[in-house]
Amino acid sequence: MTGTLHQNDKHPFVRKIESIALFTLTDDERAALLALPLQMTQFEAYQDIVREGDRPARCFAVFEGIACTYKTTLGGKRQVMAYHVAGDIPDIQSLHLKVLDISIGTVGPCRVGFVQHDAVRALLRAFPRLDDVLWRATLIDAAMVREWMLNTGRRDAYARMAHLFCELVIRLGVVGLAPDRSCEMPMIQPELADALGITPVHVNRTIRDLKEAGLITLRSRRLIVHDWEGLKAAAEFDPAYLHLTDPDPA
Amino acid sequence: MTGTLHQNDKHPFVRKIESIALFTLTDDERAALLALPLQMTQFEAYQDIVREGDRPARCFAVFEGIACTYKTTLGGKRQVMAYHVAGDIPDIQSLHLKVLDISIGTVGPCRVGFVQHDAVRALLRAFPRLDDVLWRATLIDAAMVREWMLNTGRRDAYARMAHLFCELVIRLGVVGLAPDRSCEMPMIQPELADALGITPVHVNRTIRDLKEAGLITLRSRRLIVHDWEGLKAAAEFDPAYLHLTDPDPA
DNA sequence: CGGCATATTGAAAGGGTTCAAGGGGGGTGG
DNA sequence: CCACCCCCCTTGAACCCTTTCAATATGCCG
Repeated sequence: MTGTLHQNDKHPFVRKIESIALFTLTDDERAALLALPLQMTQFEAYQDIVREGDRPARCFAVFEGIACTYKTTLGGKRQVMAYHVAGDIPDIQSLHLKVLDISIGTVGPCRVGFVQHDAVRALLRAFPRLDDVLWRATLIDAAMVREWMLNTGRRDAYARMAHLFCELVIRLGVVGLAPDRSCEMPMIQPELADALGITPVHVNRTIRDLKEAGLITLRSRRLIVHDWEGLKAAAEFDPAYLHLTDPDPA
Repeated sequence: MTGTLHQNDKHPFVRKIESIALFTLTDDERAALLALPLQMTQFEAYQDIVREGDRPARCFAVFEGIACTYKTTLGGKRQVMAYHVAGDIPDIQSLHLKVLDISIGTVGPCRVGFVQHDAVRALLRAFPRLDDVLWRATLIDAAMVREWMLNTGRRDAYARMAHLFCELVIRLGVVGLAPDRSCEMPMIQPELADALGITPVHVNRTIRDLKEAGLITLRSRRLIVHDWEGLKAAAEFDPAYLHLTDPDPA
């Protein structure tokens, strides 16, 4: 996004940071980021990475696959409130808030890298400009939840679903995973139901409607958008809330 | 909350900060907070303080009354996603994100104090520990939105309404505005509808049900909780997400 | 070629909406 | 001090989006 292309830009960490920062990273800053000691871990589908109530001493970044933030009702009903793609650091908040108010789990298979809080704190002390970038990343995550809130509160199932697909295609596009507005989409229908606040059965019918409207194809975990403008219109989608430098990266 | 009682603790700013900080403020820190140059402004009910798309050069704190964060659909439907009470600083995010993705308006009459970003930045540079407090305040705001999201997505109107009342009573309790679990509640029914993602008519019927269950009284903008345990149970309310030091301050 | 998870569809029920009309309550002016 | 009026609240009835329950189909993997 910003700056010139070094080969290290392939690193999701750096890619994400550069897409958010309001300045170009110095070589030192980039090197320090890449030097963070990571404990890479592979998760299977539908495993929790961290859980509500945890008091983590580390946070993690997604390298491959998709994770989701969710909360559950005492009655066991689940609400997904964000998806996390390569480069995202979903629980930076644990740096400042001791106990987690959310759980983060995988959707499909997922590779993540854990970093000790101490290492992050040392990095931020050494490179204060990165602190601002983390702020921005966190605030953008919060903005996304707010847009989801508007979505669940004030749009019908059809528009909600369309909105989710729009966001996904855009965000995966940022990290190069949605060429031609088509992407891998590991979520099964009950999973989408939890994200949209509707039932699995209704997810099915809504997807059918979107297909019949000629907006998308969805088969074998692959989403293809046929009519981007139509999908955006159905969703009333405006990417402003994503705070992107390039609002249409696919 | 934390620390001993100085007379300055009456200042909502300080009160809120102390309820969030993990340490006791030094006299210098407290003095610096109180020395922030404020431009006090009185708003009437249903006015916007800031609007989506704005690029503010200042942020503001609520001193009296209640404000709310909301977004609107292109079709004009409104979703309220947070209420702000005395001591809250709803738009600190504008320090880091140039353009606002939300609007913040008043509910009843409301007195707020504006502070220039530069003044805040200078304060944080001089007292780095306060930076951590602001982080925590912001993250707690985000946690509240997530709980609201669970609420809207996965609970029925009855539980949602109960949950909102629980949160209000607790949060107003923190700043001393809900003795005996009773408080002023300036929101009219259509306003509550926008916060819960339902229609005004249904708000009315839901309030009636809560009254008939003997949980609350609500008349002339005054909410009285008769059966706190019952209300919490109806809402499945767990105050953990508020990250309070005292989880039951009313 | 099973077998199990996921997707699909039908029919009936329900929570919430919509439209429409009637009933307070409190502030203002006479 | 009372009357009037403007909001706001309250209630009824029909409708609709979404849920629920239940059954069938499809696809993938060993």
